[in-house]
Amino acid sequence: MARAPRTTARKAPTQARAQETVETILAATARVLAKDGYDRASTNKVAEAAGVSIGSLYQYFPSKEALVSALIERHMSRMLQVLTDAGAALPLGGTVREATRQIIAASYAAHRVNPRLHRVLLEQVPRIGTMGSIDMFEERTLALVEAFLSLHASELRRSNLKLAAKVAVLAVRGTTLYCVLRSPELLHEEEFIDEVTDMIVRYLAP
Amino acid sequence: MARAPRTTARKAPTQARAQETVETILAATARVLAKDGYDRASTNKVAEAAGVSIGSLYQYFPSKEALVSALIERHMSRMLQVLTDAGAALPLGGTVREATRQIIAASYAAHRVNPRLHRVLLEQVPRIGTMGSIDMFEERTLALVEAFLSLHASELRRSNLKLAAKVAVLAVRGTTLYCVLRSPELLHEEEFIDEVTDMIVRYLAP
DNA sequence: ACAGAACACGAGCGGTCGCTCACATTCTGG
DNA sequence: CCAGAATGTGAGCGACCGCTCGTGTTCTGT
Repeated sequence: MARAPRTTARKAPTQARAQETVETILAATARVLAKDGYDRASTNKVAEAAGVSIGSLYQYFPSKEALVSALIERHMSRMLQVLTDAGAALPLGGTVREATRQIIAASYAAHRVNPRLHRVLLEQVPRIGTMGSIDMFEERTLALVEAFLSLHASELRRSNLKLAAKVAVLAVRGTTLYCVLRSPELLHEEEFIDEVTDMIVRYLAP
Repeated sequence: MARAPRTTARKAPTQARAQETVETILAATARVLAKDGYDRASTNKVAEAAGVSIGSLYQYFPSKEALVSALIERHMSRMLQVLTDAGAALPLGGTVREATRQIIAASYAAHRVNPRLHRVLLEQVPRIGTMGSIDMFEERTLALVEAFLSLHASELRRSNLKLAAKVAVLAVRGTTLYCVLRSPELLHEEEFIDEVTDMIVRYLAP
């Protein structure tokens, strides 16, 4: 009867030296993952790429899964931070079009944090236990949009706001997903973001 | 110097008995893939699940990758068939809304072929060489939509039809992707398809 | 200065993996 | 009916995997 592997950190590093080791290991994890994919990315390879012994790696990450989870966690929390900041900076006075554009731009900005890593995580990493942080991002986005819609309900024509929020979020997500997977430079194209904004605004307009 | 592994079939089965073996192996591949994911899905497990010896498996599929590739190929060609049939059945006389709705419904129908398998392929299988069949599906969809848009150009307001086609396809894809990954039953909801259609029609309307 | 904690090391264990090959069985054409 | 092609078998090889553990090194508090 095999127990489920640990996913939490084994030991918290206290000295600066150890912090650096952990950073180095995580960075190497991202590199090896990008190069080899999840299953060919052995912990030994990661340790070697980090210039660290395999024993040191297991001192801080109790399993391969925990290692990758930590990387995902860190990346998603950074993306979420970008989204949250942009959400908090939403002016209450603007037009619906301006606000919509800002929310969409925020999502694009979040995906600009590290598109190459994000792509690798999407393409190469099978769904592990702690993919919860990815769901979290989606949930926050949806919540943000729902709040926005009910705030401007009078200026919109939707009866079913929940459904509209879901469809709008999924549509935008379709475009960001494409950018991340196939065309990262598109994440910077204002014209593209304008086009997507236009679609959503028309969808929500009375 | 290791050669790249073969991805094509090793031998074409001629007897009915062998055809059945191949079918059994592919079906078992889908099952094991769904249960264990790509890297934990060993060829030995697949052979055992198929009730076939490991040697027989390697008689028809020269590598693990070729095995999974064949499964993907088959699945995508079925999905593509559904899309193509629906595309061919498009009446030329209808309204833009009706035609749009039919194209979107066709995409949903294609994703209804085997959502569970499709999900597993999306979630578990790292991007292998022969993911080309998936790109093929996307390209065909885009081509279909572009043809549709230029045919009805006079009834639409878009200046940049290529860009509009791309954005529309990506938006719809965002919704189908969500259905496949999180909520397969939504693929059957006419109301949901109506909502998505509404978004696209508004986006394309003058 | 020095004891003990924190950190880093890497050979190697037990196991699984993808895959081969020598052989047995079944089918097909003449 | 039978020769040989097609099909099916499974023990086992070499490689690599995730991970442990006994040991050496560096840091910290006193």
